[in-house]
Amino acid sequence: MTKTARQLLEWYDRNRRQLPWRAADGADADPYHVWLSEIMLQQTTVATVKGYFEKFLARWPSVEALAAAPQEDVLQEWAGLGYYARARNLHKCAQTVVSEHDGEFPSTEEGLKALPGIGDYTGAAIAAIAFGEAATVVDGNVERVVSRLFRVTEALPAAKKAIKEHTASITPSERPGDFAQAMMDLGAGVCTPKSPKCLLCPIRTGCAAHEAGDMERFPVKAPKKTKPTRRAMSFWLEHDGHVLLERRPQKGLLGGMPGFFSTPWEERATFPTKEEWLDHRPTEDYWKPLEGLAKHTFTHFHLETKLLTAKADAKLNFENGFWHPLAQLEDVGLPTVFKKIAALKTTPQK
DNA sequence: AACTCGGGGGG
DNA sequence: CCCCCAGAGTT
Repeated sequence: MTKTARQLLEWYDRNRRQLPWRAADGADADPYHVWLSEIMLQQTTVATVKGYFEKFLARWPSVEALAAAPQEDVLQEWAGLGYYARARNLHKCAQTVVSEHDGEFPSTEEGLKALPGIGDYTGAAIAAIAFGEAATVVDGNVERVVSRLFRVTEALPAAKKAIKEHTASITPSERPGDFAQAMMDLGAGVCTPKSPKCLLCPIRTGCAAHEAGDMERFPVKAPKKTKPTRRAMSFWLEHDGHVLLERRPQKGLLGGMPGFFSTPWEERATFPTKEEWLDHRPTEDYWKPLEGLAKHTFTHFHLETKLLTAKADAKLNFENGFWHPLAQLEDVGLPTVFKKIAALKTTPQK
């Protein structure tokens, strides 16, 4: 074991955080818990995940229970957490583990990575944390810690290969799961993107960037593109205490989630004119524009939408559409963008 | 290698 | 406003 790994593990033993998915000191980690938490933690902060993890575990205590659930129920519980492909793959993965692996998760990085939703990071993390394999675990925290430790001047994402090799060079064969979690805890609390707390760092003596005094330069990243703005009109159709919702297609943005019918979300400088939105309205009822504007930002674009409302004569059936009781709108599991759009109707605008 | 895919919190 | 976050899958 390298000196760096030993110092880090000693620090971890003194500063270990208790997290809902983390086994009690000395106990074995439950692969189902580790897997569920790691999927939720992809691009998502610990604070955000905690509540969702508890809810999922209470509703589906085992991988068998999760596999047996309807996809709609899983998406409903996932609503608000984002990156909904994770929820679809989570469900698929559970079903695969039950049907093809007798309900037991594969115990190797290679076997895990063959499952839906488990990639380089998650496969290595589960193998190390739940099964003690000395896999090389690299997430955003580790990229930052290692790029500083070795002062990697190459920019991401090209630097990923070098960073992984450096990480492998300090990953111990003993306690690899604790080592991985220690690296991530260090990145989250000490080796932070801005104003890193180097005085508290257990491995600062071996840190090349700390030696040079330019820690915040790392990791070097490629410049990012500016986000365009898309604009659309959304449709709120009401009948007899119900509102019309759309079940979105499985592929693409917000796949499988409920939402409102709308004009296409297109990059444009102005909102669709009446002439334009007439072609996209779900019914020929009398549609009236509402005050207010809903704004939401996705990973690669901004969205602005206004709302049109109408009362339907009858509860018609819609392709990919369903009527949902207004009183239970909170329970359907709307993605955040549609909650904002609904608020234009349900809460008075100025 | 570049792009798609959410949402929230911190500076 | 910008940044980042226990990234994966597709093209």
